[in-house]
Amino acid sequence: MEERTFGAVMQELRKGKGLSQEELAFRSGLDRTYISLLERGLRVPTIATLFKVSAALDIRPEEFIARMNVQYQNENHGAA
Amino acid sequence: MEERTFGAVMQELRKGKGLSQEELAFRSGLDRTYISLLERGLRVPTIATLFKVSAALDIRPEEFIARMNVQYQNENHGAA
DNA sequence: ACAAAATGCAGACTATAGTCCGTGGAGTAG
DNA sequence: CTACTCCACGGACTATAGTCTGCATTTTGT
Repeated sequence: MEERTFGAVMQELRKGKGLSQEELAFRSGLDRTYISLLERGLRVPTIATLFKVSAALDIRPEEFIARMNVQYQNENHGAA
Repeated sequence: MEERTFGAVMQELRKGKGLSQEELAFRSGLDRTYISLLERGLRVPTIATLFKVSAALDIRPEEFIARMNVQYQNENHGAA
């Protein structure tokens, strides 16, 4: 199974726009080293950060989320 | 302008399914009091929590996000 | 009125998101 | 070789997400 994390999606979008991590950091108002942490999957952002990064990359947050497929999903949500 | 926060969307979906905060907490693997905090807008969840809550409410995370409209968005994302 | 369920809320706590400063290494260009 | 850009990475730190216990209040149902 593919593991498309937040960081992977972000990196792809960032490179697609020809931005450096530092430029993305500036645009999103986040720290340069934190962008690096996100891309390497070492941090899980809040949705506030999702919105900031999405805005900086000119993509709708829901579209950003739609591009990921991860298994944060819980074990226990079987029957209604 | 309407302010549709994460918590507002969550509460609407939760009530729509006839769940108590405690039941939602159990399904999502989160704390009951934290669910309460989220609904009152006193906490901003990580995307990991978004995925958990979404799973517990049988909705796709991107659909969940699409239902909100908030102004976390940054000041500086003008021109390309 | 009464009981029970559901929620608000406070305090104290642990885990982790996010910042800041600096360094070293890889790649590119003069 | 030198200079510059970009990024990985560490350490130390601050802010806040998320837990746990317990109690008061509200709500729901009989």
